[in-house]
Amino acid sequence: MTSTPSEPPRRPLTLRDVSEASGVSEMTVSRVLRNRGDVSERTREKVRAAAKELGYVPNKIAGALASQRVNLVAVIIPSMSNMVFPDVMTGITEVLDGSGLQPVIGITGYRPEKEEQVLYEMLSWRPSGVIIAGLEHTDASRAMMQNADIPVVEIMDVDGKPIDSMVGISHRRAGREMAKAIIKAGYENIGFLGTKMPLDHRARKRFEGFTEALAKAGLEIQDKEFYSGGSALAKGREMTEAILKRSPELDFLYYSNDMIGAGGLLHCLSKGIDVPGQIGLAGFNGVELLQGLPVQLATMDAGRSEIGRKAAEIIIRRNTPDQDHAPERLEISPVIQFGETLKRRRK
Amino acid sequence: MTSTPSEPPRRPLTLRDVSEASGVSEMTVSRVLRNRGDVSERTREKVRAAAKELGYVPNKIAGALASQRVNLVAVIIPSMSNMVFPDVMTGITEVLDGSGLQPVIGITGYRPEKEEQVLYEMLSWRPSGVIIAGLEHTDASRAMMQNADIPVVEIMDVDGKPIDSMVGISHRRAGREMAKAIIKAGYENIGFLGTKMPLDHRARKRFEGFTEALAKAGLEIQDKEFYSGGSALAKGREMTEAILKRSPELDFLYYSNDMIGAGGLLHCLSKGIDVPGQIGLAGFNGVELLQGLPVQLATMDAGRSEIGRKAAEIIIRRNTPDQDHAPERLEISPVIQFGETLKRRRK
DNA sequence: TTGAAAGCGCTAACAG
DNA sequence: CTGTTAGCGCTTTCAA
Repeated sequence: MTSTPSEPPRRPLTLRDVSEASGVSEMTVSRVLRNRGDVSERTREKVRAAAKELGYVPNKIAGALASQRVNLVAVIIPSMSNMVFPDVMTGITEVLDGSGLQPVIGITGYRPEKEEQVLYEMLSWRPSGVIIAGLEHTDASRAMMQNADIPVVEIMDVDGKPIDSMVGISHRRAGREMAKAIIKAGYENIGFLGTKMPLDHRARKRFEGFTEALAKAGLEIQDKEFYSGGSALAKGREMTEAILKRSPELDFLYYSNDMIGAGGLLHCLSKGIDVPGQIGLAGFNGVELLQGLPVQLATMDAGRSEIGRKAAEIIIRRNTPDQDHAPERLEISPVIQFGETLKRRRK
Repeated sequence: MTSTPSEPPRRPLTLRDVSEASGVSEMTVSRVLRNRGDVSERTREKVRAAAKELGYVPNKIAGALASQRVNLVAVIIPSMSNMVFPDVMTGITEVLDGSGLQPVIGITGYRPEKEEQVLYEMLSWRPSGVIIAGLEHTDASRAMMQNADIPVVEIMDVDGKPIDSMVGISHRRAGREMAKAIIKAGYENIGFLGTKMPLDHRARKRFEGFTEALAKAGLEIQDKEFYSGGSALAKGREMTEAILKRSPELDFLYYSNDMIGAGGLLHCLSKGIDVPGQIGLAGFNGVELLQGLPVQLATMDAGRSEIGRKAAEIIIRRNTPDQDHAPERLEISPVIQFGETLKRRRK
């Protein structure tokens, strides 16, 4: 709202205003508005009426300073446009709703300095907890979380040493298991397609686990293709076309995410390539999108919403007095969905 | 972090700690940490060293209470999983970055009561502005925003009366223009497919504009199909199959979003239906995803990131002293992308 | 260039 | 059940 110059600059309403309007002490007004302590029904009514009438919105800044309590939970994630973090957020929100705690989201764009900055900003509001994606942080970020003396839950990944609690899957293991499934199905000439993102540690770990398991079976990746930026679906098509042109002997393509995998699948379908006969495909994440494709892409459900729920539960538990406040480490087991693009090959 | 029982409960660091560690008054420490006022280089050094050494993170709660200034901007959107709001967020973040203001995101799930609750929660932190999706709010929400006396920018939609500023497109007009383009291309038996979401006002307005323009040309929608929940892509396939089975005479399908449109397109392709010869298709939003499809779906780019940028600019301007603080109303013009699914038909 | 005092709006703790 | 007092940790304001 813009005030016309003549209006006196409106002073935000305070407890005192409600107190005066209702003829009840500030303290009692505060009690009513927070549902704390015993207040007679008559008084409550009066106070609530006055507060509503005036349109009073409490000042949590002052409240938080006085009570040393903040009902905010900092959630720090790399990206929103990812299909994966929205699911995590849904899980977090589900659990936090009704707990009195409120998630506040910060985005890092996969950049450690930005993460540090967002973290600093959020910690300066003294939240009741931090949920943060990944185990890799700058020393400064790590130190801040250590010193904050609030519950910290690192999510998505369990391959590393957490600051406090963690909930996630082992991406190394995920990569290994997918490799084993592919080998078991009889594929031998395997290509890898992924993002050119050195800072996406989870993708990197899956790749490492994948190659490791192949090596154990005496195999290695025949060809690779990486992309950055642009529409993942389109990139998936392009990369698939490119890699198959370059290495026609490939009989399996492992994609680092479902979106490029879907692009690859669409490419194969449009070229009339026999999937999974001539070539098998698999992605990663288990995104809902896949259900809409004409053929079900093999993938691995990373349990995203469960991760969100568990993380939120830990934060709540750690904020409950008289509870065990030990760090919790929780490994979720991802589940391979074979779909129709990863099937035993006839020799 | 969990303290072992023997550790004394750590008291969060305060300015005073830095003051004592550096031998400089609290006030001067505060000046250094905020880069305010003149402080000798020597003193600055000392203070910064002490702060870093201790790992001091300022308490913004106390700072905000004292200064009556909060660098937070409340951003209230219905959903994250939508493909549309991430783009808006990107625009907002781009502009806010480096302005000293920080976006804080709240999610309403398209539910007015939830919006009210999120708004109340956020306003109680006295942010420097509100960016909120849509023009439809409960009376209580509206009143809160009126009374907050901070800049409020309603985004996405301009068909209605804003509380203060607004930036968006006219969805009614968007619907009308798509109808005109379809008619002009020679299609006559038009079907509509959309979400069963009475609270998605923008989708509703597009539908209204669409039918209105058809009516003006003496046409009306021949058949409709609605969905809720599930994978939009999959629903697009299913609905398209259903509507074409029921009404084989249809020669155009207008989808209320690109995701179901893409599903419809995939269905048609897999059935060997001639698009756009036998049947034309169009979606809405201009999402990046479309670029990966084998055929380019007609759509309308709603200028999402521009909306985000403009909204953020307004918030910044309104927080700059000595600027014109009049409400701003900005209509973005959406652009039809004809793709390959909306083309003049040969008679 | 630095410091001291006052107080932001609320709640913890205690008294009645 | 209700009220009083004393801060929470900073910044504003004023004085040195």
